[in-house]
Amino acid sequence: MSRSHSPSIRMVASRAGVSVATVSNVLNGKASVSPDMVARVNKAVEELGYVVDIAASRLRSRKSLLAGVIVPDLTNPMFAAFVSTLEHLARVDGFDLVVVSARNDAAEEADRLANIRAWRPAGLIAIPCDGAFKSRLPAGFSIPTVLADRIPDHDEFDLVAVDNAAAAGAVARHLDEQGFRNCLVVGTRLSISNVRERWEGVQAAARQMTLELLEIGIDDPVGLDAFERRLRERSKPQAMFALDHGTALATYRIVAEMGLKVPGDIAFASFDDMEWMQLVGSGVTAVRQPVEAMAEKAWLLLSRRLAGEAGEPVTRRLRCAIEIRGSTARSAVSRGGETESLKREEKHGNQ
Amino acid sequence: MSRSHSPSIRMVASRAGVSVATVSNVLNGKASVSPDMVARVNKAVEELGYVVDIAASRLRSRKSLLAGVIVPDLTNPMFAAFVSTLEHLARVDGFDLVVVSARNDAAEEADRLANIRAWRPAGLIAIPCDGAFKSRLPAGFSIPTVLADRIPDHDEFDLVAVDNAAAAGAVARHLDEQGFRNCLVVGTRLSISNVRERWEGVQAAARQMTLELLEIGIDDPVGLDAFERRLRERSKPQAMFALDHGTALATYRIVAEMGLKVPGDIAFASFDDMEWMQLVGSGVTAVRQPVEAMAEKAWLLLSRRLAGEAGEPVTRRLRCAIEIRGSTARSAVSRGGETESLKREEKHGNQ
DNA sequence: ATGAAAGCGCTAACAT
DNA sequence: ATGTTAGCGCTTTCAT
Repeated sequence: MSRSHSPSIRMVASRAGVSVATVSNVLNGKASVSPDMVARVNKAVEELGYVVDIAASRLRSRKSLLAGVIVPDLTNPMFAAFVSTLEHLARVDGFDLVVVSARNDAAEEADRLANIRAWRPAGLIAIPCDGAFKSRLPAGFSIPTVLADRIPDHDEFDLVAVDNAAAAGAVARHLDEQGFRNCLVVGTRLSISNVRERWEGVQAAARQMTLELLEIGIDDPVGLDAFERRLRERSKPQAMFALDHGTALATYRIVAEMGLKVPGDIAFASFDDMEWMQLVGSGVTAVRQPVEAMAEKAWLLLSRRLAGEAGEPVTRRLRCAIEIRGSTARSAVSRGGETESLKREEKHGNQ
Repeated sequence: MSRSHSPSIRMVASRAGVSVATVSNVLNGKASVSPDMVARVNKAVEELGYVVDIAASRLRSRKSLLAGVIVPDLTNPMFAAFVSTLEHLARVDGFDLVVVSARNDAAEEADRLANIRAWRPAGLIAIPCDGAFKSRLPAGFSIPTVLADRIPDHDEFDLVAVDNAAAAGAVARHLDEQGFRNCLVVGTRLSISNVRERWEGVQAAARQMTLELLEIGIDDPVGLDAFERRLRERSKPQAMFALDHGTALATYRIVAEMGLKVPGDIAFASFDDMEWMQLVGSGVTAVRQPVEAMAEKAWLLLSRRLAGEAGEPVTRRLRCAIEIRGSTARSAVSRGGETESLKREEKHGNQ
């Protein structure tokens, strides 16, 4: 079945003609070892291609350089970037990461959460599927945890997220100032804090503009269908605001299928700035989220807890930037392919 | 530092008033245990929130339900989808995955490869950074391994990839038939097998069309600069073919910045079909790769090896589909926003 | 400076 | 059917 085992510390010891304790000391730079021993041990390690067994090491030393990461969906570019950044930071600090995806399924999240404990990670960084995160934690859960991006309905963990309401409000204000009189806001589900906060931000910021909300779920054919019917059967809104990447994609596709011109027939803005948004038509106005900064903050918060820092859970809000592009231009002279892009930093948020 | 330890099997045993062996037997469904014992053990497990320590379990049983996965870059949507699919398949088979990214860096790949061994995974699935994969394997590497997507300069491992040459050739033939007389082919580096094979496929298939190749690297400002100079300083090609997602994005951006109309001024095709390619202009003609199928095949191949299947390394090539869209239309009546999409399955490849 | 030996949490032999 | 015990690979006292 499995081929010859990997070399153990004992094989290294016998090859180097020393005790296993000495090998361990050399490997971990502990205690005082004579240069001669160090050389012999390193030679044996080299020749055998020895690598320590992390599991055995942790078992005995009772200290783990492992952190768990759970995200709702690895194929979401936002989360992929988050994990990628995290992975790099972790490595720099000597940590390994066990990464799991809940695949947008609360039940699967609960399952993974239970499973991840089997690895005895020192800490956990989680982007919850929805607000009911706590209810999916296994009984007796006691791993130092930092939540990111989505906010649960309780506050027992450190938390880092973006300033959704302020950024979404800035977009709404922009649309308002451009003179659009009504706006269809499209999100997945209000049970996701990001969507809820963005919607609330829009409501608080809109002045002249009347608002309408549509929840279409995540990759849900029924939701998409309702969306399309809404656009076809009732009077078209002057503007649309998609509250995340998935809905932005869906919205743009429907708009294209209906043959509507952006911004000539309808204006369009998105929360989440993806690369393609600079390329379509005259560009899509979008909120750019500081994903890397969020990952850095999350890792920092976790590091502190692992270093023993006590105290109440903290919440950090990160500021977003708004990219104003052609899709929300007031006068609709669509000069195909040309990008009139004007970058504006909105100042808002605490942090 | 770390809070109260997670409960051990001994605590479960004492709480249930049984021996640790019985607890282990209940947990693993081994041997014969009376219903009474099962109930008592499960109750104690529940109350304590006990989860087995995978590391200790593997240490003793000498069998590991862990597989390693290494990809060049997690933020590449192709690889993210690959990992996500893999993760699901692994879970179904009871496996955990330790996922690492090389961040497009050969040195980092070597580092991760060495590090991943510390986990003693039963098997490994790797998408190599480039052809010199073998040179980055640690001495004494003996983990059953399946390579995917990119082909190394040796053949000691099972391998699954797409039929690059055939698919790229089909695109070249299409461009040729559309009447374009010259084509600028843009790739990252020929040292990546995908790029090389696609370029060879194009060369083999083009008839009337003259070809020119440009290697621009991965996120390399110098390469981008050279690319832009090429377009500005010499006569524009009638068509361009980007050999992967990154170069497609770069190409499309430069085209937009130069104010060129697609396909009016220049035709454009891409290897890798991303969601936005249906949305820009009249759509981008693209090769759609079977990423999920590739992940499935890779997992299947690995499973077989883990089950003890011997024999020579096998290579599997998966067929791609071509999506013909407006960006390669012969007559350039660019009706902004309207998508004239015509799906065509190209039959080619073995497997 | 080096080594012998105990023991981390668990499973697999082997008793009973 | 259940319990006792050895030992997986490692680190850490504690002797020497």
